[in-house]
Amino acid sequence: MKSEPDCYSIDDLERDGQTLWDGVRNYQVRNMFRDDFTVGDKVLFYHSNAKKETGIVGVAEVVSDEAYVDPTQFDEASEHPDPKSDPANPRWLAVDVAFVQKFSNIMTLEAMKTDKSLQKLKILQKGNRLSVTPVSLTDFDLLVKKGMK
DNA sequence: GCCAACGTTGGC
DNA sequence: GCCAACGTTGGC
Repeated sequence: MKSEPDCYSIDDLERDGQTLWDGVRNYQVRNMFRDDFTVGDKVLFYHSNAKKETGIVGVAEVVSDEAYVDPTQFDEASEHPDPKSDPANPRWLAVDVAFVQKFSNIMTLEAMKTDKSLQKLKILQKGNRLSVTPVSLTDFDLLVKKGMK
């Protein structure tokens, strides 16, 4: 899962313990929240558009039983209100995510690009702009191993 | 700030 | 359904 560290970083998540992952306004990601996310799922936390280092900075975990209505879509004061979303049939969902661990060794985008064993990662594929992408168990384990070195 | 690669919107 | 215009993402 991507987040811009200026907006919400792994340090923010560590401080908060857990957070509502809101503001998703993309149908593919919403569908993943709805259909694929379950409590206990592990998440790689990725810093995008980072001033320092862009890459995977740690691990989080899904802690909501299922995706639920993202309250920010109806909040005019929020970052991404959606006036077209009908409260009787809301468009956008959110999940709760908890802090698990911070990598001692950030897996930078640069390092992942040059690692032959990680080339299947969706995040490395051209044109990928989704803020949430699936990661294979093999890649996940490998990334955690390298990140905690 | 630039720009490639999307995704969304709306006229037809 | 097509497609041009526009908006967004995100690396650099």
